[in-house]
Amino acid sequence: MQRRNTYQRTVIYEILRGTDSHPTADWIYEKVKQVIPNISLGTVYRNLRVLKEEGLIIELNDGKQSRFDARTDNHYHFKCTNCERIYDIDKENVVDVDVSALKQSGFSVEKIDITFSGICNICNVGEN
Amino acid sequence: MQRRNTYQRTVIYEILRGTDSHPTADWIYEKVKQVIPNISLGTVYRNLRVLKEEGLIIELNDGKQSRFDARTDNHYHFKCTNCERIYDIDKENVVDVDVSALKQSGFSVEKIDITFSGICNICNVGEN
DNA sequence: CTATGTGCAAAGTGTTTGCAAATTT
DNA sequence: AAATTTGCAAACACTTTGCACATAG
Repeated sequence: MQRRNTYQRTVIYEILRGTDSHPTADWIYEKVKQVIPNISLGTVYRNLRVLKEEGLIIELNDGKQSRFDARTDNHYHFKCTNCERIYDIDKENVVDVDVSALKQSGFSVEKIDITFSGICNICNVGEN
Repeated sequence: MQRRNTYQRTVIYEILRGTDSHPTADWIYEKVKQVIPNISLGTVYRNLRVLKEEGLIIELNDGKQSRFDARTDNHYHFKCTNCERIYDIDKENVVDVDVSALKQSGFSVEKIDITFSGICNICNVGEN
């Protein structure tokens, strides 16, 4: 299937690139509506799937909702159990993963997803 | 709220303890029906929530479905992208996580969830 | 021109809930 | 006896889809 460059898809992608808040489809829908008032939620979902297939965004599993992230390099996440914010965590200096034991058992590791949870710096200082 | 020991809850818990397949609520429902034919799916969901609240089981986020696990000690998971099986991975000798950088930024880490994905040993050998 | 994408509304999927009857303590 | 739990069905929240029209290439 050969893809077209639609205005809707461009706007959705740009909105996602402009935030680091790991938004839900619905949040994105509300934002896009400010630019394209008559866009439909179905179009947002369809384009998020396309962007994901093209590797331009990733999808995060957060409970029953999906969240989306235009940052596609390998990084981890921290979810605050108080304010529910999701933070990006650079992999450097945080996690040292040794998958040799898995390899020896015959498992090929392609991806490592890590989610930390706890209380974020904002909530710890009591500003939330 | 003070809890009662119902037959339904006991059966659900024992079924979950008897598998390491990280089943969905629906899979558990089908299994419980073999013992309690007229149990309802709502009861399964309610009891899974209770068991989770009591810390007897944990809930895993796997796409849009929840999966459940009676193993509550700290361990990680491997999901095969071919057969969709989910394996338990002992934390020892696999991952060395250093959260001091997070602590210094004011984040309190309470939990670390890690999911590896790739091809499992069974699929790699071509038996699936 | 034609295949791809859109808006809309309806349908789908997994989970939760209100209620009257049943059960545990 | 009193409070919790159950079965049932309806309601829910999020996501997907069928269709006729619109649009990009």
